[in-house]
Amino acid sequence: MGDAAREFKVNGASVWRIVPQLREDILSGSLAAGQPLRQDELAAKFNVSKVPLREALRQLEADGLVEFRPRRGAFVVELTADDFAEMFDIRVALECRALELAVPNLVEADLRFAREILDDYAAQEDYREWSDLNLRFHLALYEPCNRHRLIRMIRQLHEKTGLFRRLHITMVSGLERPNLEHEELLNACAKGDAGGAVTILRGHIETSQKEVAAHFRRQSLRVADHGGRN
Amino acid sequence: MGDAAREFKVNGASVWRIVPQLREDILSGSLAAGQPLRQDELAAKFNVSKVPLREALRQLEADGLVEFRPRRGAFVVELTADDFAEMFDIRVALECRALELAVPNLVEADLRFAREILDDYAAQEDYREWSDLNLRFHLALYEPCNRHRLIRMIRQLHEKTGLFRRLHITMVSGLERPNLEHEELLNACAKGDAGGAVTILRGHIETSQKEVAAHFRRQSLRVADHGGRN
DNA sequence: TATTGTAAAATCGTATACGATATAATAAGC
DNA sequence: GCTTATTATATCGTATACGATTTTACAATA
Repeated sequence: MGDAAREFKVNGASVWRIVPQLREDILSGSLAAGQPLRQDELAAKFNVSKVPLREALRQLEADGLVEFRPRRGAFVVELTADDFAEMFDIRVALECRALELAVPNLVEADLRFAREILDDYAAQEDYREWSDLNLRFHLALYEPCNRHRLIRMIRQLHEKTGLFRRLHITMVSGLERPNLEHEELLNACAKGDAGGAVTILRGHIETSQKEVAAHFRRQSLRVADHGGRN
Repeated sequence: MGDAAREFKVNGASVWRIVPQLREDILSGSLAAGQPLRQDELAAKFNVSKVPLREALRQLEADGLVEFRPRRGAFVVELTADDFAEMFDIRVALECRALELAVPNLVEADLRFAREILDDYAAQEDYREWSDLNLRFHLALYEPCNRHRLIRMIRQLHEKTGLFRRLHITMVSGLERPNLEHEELLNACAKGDAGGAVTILRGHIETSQKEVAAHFRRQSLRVADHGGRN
């Protein structure tokens, strides 16, 4: 950039603008697992220098989405089958706790809101929206627990396990099973049956866990069949 | 710095060196809650420029220990009574889950190791070591669950709730109560009684939660008495 | 052809430079 | 004397510069 063109934009806010975009690119799969994150390239894309870009990458590193390798730069993390299984384990712990705390606080409006999301779910044909609707339904039931940090952790874990959203649609033939479980869950909540709701939720998450594990098994088999390449 | 003195050190590793030191300074209270983190000053202290220092601060921001305010710079986070209560809630969920998964995997060596830490505990007179020994005892029982991420989250939460380690010693007259509970916990684990161990652990953490809440109440009363100053 | 060595290019990580903004210090008006 | 405007200073946030390191391209050798 020449001397005359050395224009300074308004100070601040760069990092906060970049982090959510990068996160979305990683979670959606635009930036694939294991891919190197070239700093000059990304900086140019976001129209900033490397300094704020690297700050953004460091935040995503602390989030567990990006990994810095010494003198090699930043990479999108590659998660193993065990990593995913563990994230579902943690989800069981946190989401059951949130639901347990939330059920006594649920009011009519909360239940209506959750019901609306479920109806949107059924009407939605674009499968790329399913993951988002799923998260919104779950959070609608958890948020009355009034624990901001707990909710934030749950959201982060959902997003990360949802890394599979593209794969999930090939895995799950349809929406029947999760939809059914969502209905049961909402019913238990409406009855104020915290124990029952938690049991349903636990099974719901553990089923997802098993599906992801099965996906990994199939994938590794296929890779082995093809001689370990790609 | 003059032209001749423009020495370049070995590339890399600055951020990784700075983050743990800054974290320790915050958790130990050397950097007090709410305090502004002057970038030039800290950069000089760590003998680096602002660029890697800011990257370190961004990581601690994602960790929840530091807060950036637009165009005001970075500050040590100030945690409210509710924040602390919530962190203990999350600890209940995560640590009970970890213990539940760990108990069936516990072998003789694990129990011996935990017992040693407990003995060190009793022998240790320097109260500043108590917090560290406490964490090590708990982790010794959790680690056989073989969940790296879960363990990492628990460690982080322990460190954060331990922000009170300086205050805790003024709060708790001695070590009798926690020590007694630790003994009970270890006994239940030795018997392979996962359910019993989890119950003891839950009570143990919830007692800490109540003590911290009480501390906050007393503190806010004292502040009110003194006219809200300091 | 496969392997090793070497030079060129790409990329990283950090120091410095500098405009933008916030805070403190000072002066002007009431 | 107290409040408001103004200047000075401190501090932030980011662009650029540049040495260090890694990666790639290519030649030399077996």
